[in-house]
Amino acid sequence: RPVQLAERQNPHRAYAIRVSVRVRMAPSPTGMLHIGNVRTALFNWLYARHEGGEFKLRIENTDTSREVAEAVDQIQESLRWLGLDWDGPHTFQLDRMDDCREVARKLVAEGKAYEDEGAIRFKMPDEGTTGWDDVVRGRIDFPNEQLEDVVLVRSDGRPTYNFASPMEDVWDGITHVIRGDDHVSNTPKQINLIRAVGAEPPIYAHVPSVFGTDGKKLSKRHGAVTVEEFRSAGYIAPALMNFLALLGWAPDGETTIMSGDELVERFDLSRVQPSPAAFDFEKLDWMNGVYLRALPPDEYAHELLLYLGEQGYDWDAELVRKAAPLVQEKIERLGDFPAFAGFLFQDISLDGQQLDPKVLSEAESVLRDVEPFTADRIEAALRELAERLELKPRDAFQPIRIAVTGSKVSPGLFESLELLGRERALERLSAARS
RNA sequence: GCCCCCAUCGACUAGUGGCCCAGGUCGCCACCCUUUCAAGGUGGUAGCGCGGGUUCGAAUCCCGCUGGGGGCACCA
Repeated sequence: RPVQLAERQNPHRAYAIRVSVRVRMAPSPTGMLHIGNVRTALFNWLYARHEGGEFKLRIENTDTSREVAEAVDQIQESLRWLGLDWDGPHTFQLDRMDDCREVARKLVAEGKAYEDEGAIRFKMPDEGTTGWDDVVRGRIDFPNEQLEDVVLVRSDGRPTYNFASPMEDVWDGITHVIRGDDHVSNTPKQINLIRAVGAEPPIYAHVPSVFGTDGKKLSKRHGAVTVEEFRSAGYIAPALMNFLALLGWAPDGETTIMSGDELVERFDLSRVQPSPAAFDFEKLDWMNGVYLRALPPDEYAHELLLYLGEQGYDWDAELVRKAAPLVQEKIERLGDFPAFAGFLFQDISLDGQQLDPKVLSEAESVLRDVEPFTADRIEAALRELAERLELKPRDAFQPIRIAVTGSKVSPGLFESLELLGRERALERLSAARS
């Protein structure tokens, strides 16, 4: 075997091969993935991929009463969309309940645990300290007297999270537990449990939580919080991944835009910030715009079409494709497309806006004769019109824009007119005068 | 209340004793470009929470304070 060969040749090299990294993400199936948990999952994934290790998905469904039917599928769908692929099949904590109970019985037999009103409790040491070197926080020590005897198995026979989770980490050969910092105070208990079964605790890395810009834990009132919400708002996966990676981590002081490959290449767990990070929606918007603009035009159109389909729009695909280049430079989220370019696909409303009728009627007669009805010809004709009326371009074009698009803000006027077509353009100009 | 942790511009961060009267990015402001809005270009705004030490020298090390967070379940 290669490992044995390497071992003989170079003991250090063999060591490096043997301790290949294995991490896990362990969500409970209680609903959609919260963006904070996704960020934790991303750090796990980046670390695993950077180290050439494995990233496992374990569903912690011990508490069946809180389980949401769709959640397991939704979690996987969210991870897949973001590009966080896991290794091997996902596992369920519930499948190991018998193993847990057996360990509990053994611990009782060894005098390391005891029965208490039908439940089984683990006997924590009551002197000294339990500590570990946290990859992101450094040394943490807890006085053992603070550690209560945790319940291993409830009186109804169901193992608890604080028992099942560390046991599974041992059984799965998890080398690094990268999780939210709300687990910091569980860690000494889990370390003692793991040692009690004769295993070596993994390396721990507790990543800070994600706040809203107001310094409070990120929640609904800040805006989107689940991956699905970000997706349906029109953020694209690479942008969200890039943004999330930079939430509590930075490779240096300069770099901001990084592809998935680059993130994997540069990710360093020990550089993760120990303090909480605020989620800046405006920066995400900017970054999403950067990614959207960088897409090749055909890919952009493809993404847009895909997005509109998911959102239930049945707009003409050919027209969407033609409209795509007009908006690519202008919108930051695909979700802005319907409001920005919807005038091409549906009727507009002018809400009784008063527009200069002279400009409109002149434009109408000019556009009637433009041949062919293309952006450059339209532009030439309208510029000539503006000059003839002695109007500044913006003063001449703005009423036309509003009449035709229903908005003061739109894609380029001439291209918009071309896509709209002569007939509909004339209709709208005429309608705006009455 | 008890235990654990955290602290650089409004936000994300770089910075690990001299390269920092603190750098990058978002935001914000101004100007340029311009058919609107964006994009792009140029410039600008703004920060080491406070108080003590240590040191020739501290954003960087130590102590205290203040502020913030997490945990203290037969939830995960």
